[in-house]
This record gives sequence, structure tokens and C-alpha cells, in this order.
Amino acid sequence: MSEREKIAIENIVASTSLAEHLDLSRIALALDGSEYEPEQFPGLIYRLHEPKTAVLIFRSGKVNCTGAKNLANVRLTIETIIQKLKKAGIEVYDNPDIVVQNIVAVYDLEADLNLTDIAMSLGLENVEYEPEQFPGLVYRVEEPKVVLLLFGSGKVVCTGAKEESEIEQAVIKVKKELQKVGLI
Amino acid sequence: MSEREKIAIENIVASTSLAEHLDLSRIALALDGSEYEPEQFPGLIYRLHEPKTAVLIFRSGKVNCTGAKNLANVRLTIETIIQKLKKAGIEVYDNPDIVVQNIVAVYDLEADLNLTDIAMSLGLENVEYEPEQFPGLVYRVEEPKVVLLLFGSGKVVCTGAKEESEIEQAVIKVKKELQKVGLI
DNA sequence: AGGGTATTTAAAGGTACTTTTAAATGGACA
DNA sequence: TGTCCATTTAAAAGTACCTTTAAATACCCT
Repeated sequence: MSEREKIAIENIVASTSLAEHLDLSRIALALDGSEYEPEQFPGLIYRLHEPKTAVLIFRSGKVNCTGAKNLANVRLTIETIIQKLKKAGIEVYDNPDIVVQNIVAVYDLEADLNLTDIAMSLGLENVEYEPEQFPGLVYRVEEPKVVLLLFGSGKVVCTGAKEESEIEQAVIKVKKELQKVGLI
Repeated sequence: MSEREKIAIENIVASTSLAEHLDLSRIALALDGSEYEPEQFPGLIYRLHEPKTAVLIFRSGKVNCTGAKNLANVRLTIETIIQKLKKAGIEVYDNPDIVVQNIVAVYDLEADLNLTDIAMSLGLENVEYEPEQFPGLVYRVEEPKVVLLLFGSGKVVCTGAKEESEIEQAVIKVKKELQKVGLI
């Protein structure tokens, strides 16, 4: 099994634009179950059940999609929102460009990790490890620019990537570094 | 190993009387670290570190001791309180009668239990089992009058006993009942 | 009369929080 | 005018706290 196949994408955050301006109060009435409390947060929140995602819609026409585990579901979510708004008589763009902003994934090193030893080996500059605050070791990788959370179980969470290839590179990199110092 | 030795007493609640009447505001000043908030609770709360127990002192002179794991520590706790109050110039009885009101203990059946099957076997009258509310099965034993909490792991908590012999009787009883229906 | 206030303790299951990341935007603060 | 707060999502694993039971004590409330 390749490293790529062992990487499980858990969440994709993507953004797009559906119009020059949107009337959120009107959309709040059109999208059943949506939440719009401008004093609490400027965006309107709408959740889809299939795929299970959440969409944030802003007055500027900008839209965020969160929660999808693959690109197809990001597109399906945006397309569903477009159709619903159109049906409600709200003008929006067709086939807007969608930009992936962040991907969260999990990888399993399949070996218990001594995080205290790893924290000393990898050096203080890119590592933060405060077990009583959080059980994971925070490793800020510079190239690719992502953040890895290492756990004693060997599970690794990668966040900050914009492409799947960055996750793969980061995972291979940390694996090699741990092997080099004999901590894996 | 006898059943008695396998029973671990975790908490003893005992009561006694130290005087006809006590001035809790004065005791609050005498016992450093004590908590006395009459609008919240009528008793004054005082914690001992060795043995690790908690004492509740009431205006009536009645006193509760909780947290001890054996009778000697209940007596030591009460004796310590008596000495501290005497040193503060507060008149209290010497060698007051101490009554054990409740003993909480844990026993291990050393076998996984199917609580759903046990709930049906032991009958609805003395058993309550609502796993989504609480993971333990509540078994109200009539003789001795105690309550047993049975867990899927085989661990059994006994509470309501006033003597160690009652815990032993109850544990032997439930063990025999489970063996009779082949659920252990 | 009963329930909530408070103390202690075990069992085991659940929830919520801790950390990281990214976009969007409106308000508050120096 | 930046910075930081608000929100959404997801994983990891650790902590805290809640659930239940019993008992004495007593004071308030309905």
C-alpha cells in the first residue's frame, strides 16, 4: 500500500464566489434550517446532510464549504447550494471557481511514539509539545508548509495542506526524520 | 483468597455527635481551610489530608465523616477534629459514639457480564438497566438490604451496607444467582 | 412531605473541551 | 489600521465532568 493510500482525508475547506452581493436575510428564509445571526457572525450558516458538509455564505457573495472528505463532495455541495438559491429566485453564478484552502488528514505510522524524545530530536524551533495542555506534539513542517500533530499512538494529523501531494510529502519527510534518529 | 479479601472498601460514611450545639462561624475561623456558606449548605465542610477524609459539622453538634476506607481512619478523623476544636477553646465531647451509616465497596467477578441477559434473568422488580443513561445495572438486593451496581467488565459496586459482612453476603448471593442461570 | 443544596466513593459510558489549519467578514480595541 | 474576537469543519488523545447508588446531616423552597 502506498503512503497516499494510507492517508485518510478527513476535512476539506474550500472557498468560491457565487455573486457580487447576496441578501443574507432573504437567503435565510429560502434555505430551511439555515442560521443567520449577524451580531454573532457575519456569515449565514447552512448545513447539508448528503454530503454532510457546512456552508458559510457571506454578503459579499463569497462562500466557504467545510466538512467534505473529497473534492467531488465539495463541488456537489456548492452545486446544491446554487440550485437551491436559483429555485428561490436568487441570482448566482454558474460553475464558479472553487479553491481548496485547507485539507486535514490522518496517517498512521503504525508504531508507538515517544513524543518527549521526538521533541528533543526534532529541535525546539519547529516543535511544540506540552502534554498537559494537549496530548499531541505540534510539528511545523517548513517544506511543504503544513502542520503535523504527532500522537503517542503513532497517529499523525496533517493540516494546512492545499493539495494531497503536500500531505504525502510531509508524511514521508517526518517518517524519514524519525527513522534517521531511530525513534520509529 | 476469600471473598472478603477480594472486597475493596472505597468509602465509609459515619456520623457522630460532638456537642449539644456548635457555633459554626467560630469553627470556620478555627479550622483553616474550612468552607462554611450557610446559604449554600447548612453544614461546615472541613477536609483532612491524612487520612484523606471530609467532615461535615452541623449547628446541632452532629458530625459526618466521609471518604475513609477503614474504621480506624474514621476514628482518627473524628479524634483529629476533636483535638483541633479543643485547641481552639471549643468544648466538645470525648470519645463520642461513631455510627457507620454507609459503606461503598468494589468487587471483581473476573468475568465479562452480559447485562442485558442479566436484567432479564434477575427480573424487573429489583433490577434497573438503562445503558444509555448509566452503564451499570442497578440491582436492589433485599437481604442484605444493599444496592449492587453490575458492570459489563464484571466489576461490582456495593453501596448501602452498614457492615462489611453485608457486602460479602450480597456478593456471594449475586454470584450464586448468576451462576445458577449460567450468566457467569 | 418531598426535592434541591453539600460530602464521599467506585464502576464505565458519554459529552465537551484542549490543539492545529484555512477561508469568509463585521465589530471592538488600542 | 492592524490585531483579535466571533463561526464552520475534522482528526488525533488526554483531561474534566456528568450519569447512578447509598447514607448521615439540615436548611430552604414549593
